[in-house]
Amino acid sequence: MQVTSSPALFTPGGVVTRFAPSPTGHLHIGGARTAVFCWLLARHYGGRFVLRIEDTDLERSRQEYTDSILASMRRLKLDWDGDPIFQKDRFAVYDAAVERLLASGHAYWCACSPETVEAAREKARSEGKKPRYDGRCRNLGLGPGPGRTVRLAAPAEGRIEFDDMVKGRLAFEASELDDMVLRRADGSPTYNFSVVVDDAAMNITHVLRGDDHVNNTPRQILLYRAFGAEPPVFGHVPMSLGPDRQKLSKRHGAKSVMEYDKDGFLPDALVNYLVRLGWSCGDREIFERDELVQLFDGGNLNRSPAAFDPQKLLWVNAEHMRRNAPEALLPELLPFLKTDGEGGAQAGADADRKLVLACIGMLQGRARTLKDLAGQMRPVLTPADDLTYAEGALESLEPDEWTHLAELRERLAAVETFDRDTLHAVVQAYVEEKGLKFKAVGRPLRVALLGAVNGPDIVQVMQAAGREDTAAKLDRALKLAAGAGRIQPTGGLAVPGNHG
RNA sequence: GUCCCCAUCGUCUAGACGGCCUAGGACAUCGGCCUUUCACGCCGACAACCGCGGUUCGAAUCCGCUUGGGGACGCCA
Repeated sequence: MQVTSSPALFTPGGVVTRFAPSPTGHLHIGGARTAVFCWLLARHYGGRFVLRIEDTDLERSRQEYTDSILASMRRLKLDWDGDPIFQKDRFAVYDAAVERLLASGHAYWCACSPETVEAAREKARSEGKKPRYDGRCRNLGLGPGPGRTVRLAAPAEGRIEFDDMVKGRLAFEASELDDMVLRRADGSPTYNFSVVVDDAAMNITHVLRGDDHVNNTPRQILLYRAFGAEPPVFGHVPMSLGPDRQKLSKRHGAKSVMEYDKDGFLPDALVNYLVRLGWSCGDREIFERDELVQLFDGGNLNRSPAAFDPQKLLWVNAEHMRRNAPEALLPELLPFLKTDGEGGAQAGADADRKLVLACIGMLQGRARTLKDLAGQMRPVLTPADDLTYAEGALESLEPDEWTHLAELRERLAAVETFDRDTLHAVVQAYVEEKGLKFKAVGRPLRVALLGAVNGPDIVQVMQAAGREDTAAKLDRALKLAAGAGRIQPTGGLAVPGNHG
């Protein structure tokens, strides 16, 4: 079920969208998806994308979260136009707006305490009616005073209708709505009020937001009417659910964008995955960023909630990993090479650039995340003396395998050019000469060079590591084996560096 | 309770005009092939139109109801 966008709704170049998070937590995956949709819509139509921080709740808003949200947006490369707007800097604007509504008779002062209002609500609830404020102060002609709020004088009847970009035509009865508070007793503006004032002031043309805001929309439309302003186009994207099909939230294990960053996910992959949650383009799954901008026109948005699937995210990430050039992956990978393990520490140095790029090229198709890739690169980048072996790997090698290793060590040391073809020829010749299967030598070589029985093409590994490093790693393995008495120093085995 | 929304494989989804759908793709799962191990890749399998009525020559597609799920009912955002 979907609604195809009607081009008539859009004025090319005139589209202005916004993302308006409140800094009461990190940007999690659900919020990020909304941000992606808003950003894409603006970019597709060559319009503007505004970032507004809704920090009117002084109690819960924290600078740390604002910073984190901004960092997440940058990390996802969702660039916004102009400076971020902070609502707490705009209280004067909201005050002035309240005054206008008061003056035009669209709002009034209310002296009811939160307790009275709650009691009235409770009463309505118990009578099976919609809990709403009864408007008792509406015609009292009250003025400002301590503890007093300003409420909207909402119409008692009529229908409020609008065409939702994703849901189609929606209608609400005015009688369902009550006289909402616009200005709190402490003078701060309420959410619905500040949103409308700002969206109008910033000429927002398209409000794309979570489904949990549909019920706010008729209230906001009422406010636009009170101001005599034209409402924007609204679009409510379905909620994203956790794998457990519960609404995605912090306490339901919704991870933040920054956590995925730490886990080694590529920004483009995250954006790709997120946008496919509730949007589709035929059978396509993998999109580059610019393709998304080109393809996403606000249509084809799904109406039903979508569950987040970590496994598919992993797959999308793997796809992006392999599509990138090693040079493009390198800067993303650096932090993971640096923090993980001792051996990879100098990997970022210029001297190692070629080696690192070769490793990326060799391994990028095998890794699902940057973290994963860095882990797979580590044994290759680690000097022989620091190489660690997987539990039981050395011990698992048979005497014959050690023999092959010792022999191969000599033959490999003797090759003229240390390139893939030559190395392969040497190993292949040995295998045929002895009437072996390749795996008879592949396994011990992998253990010696990678510290594990599994890994990429071992000839490629040798070439990437280079002549010295390969020799050093073979020597070390042999030495350890001799030390543990797994190979007899006799039998004509030349084990360099072995002192018996 | 009241209001709003949603409903295709386990998951993300395709499915403009109802017939091309014995429902397609992708992730996951399970087989097999490839192979130098693992991974990749390739091939294949499993697997869905919530139910009931109606409209129609014909419905996953339109209408109604039921059921199930979600959301909202704050001087939070």
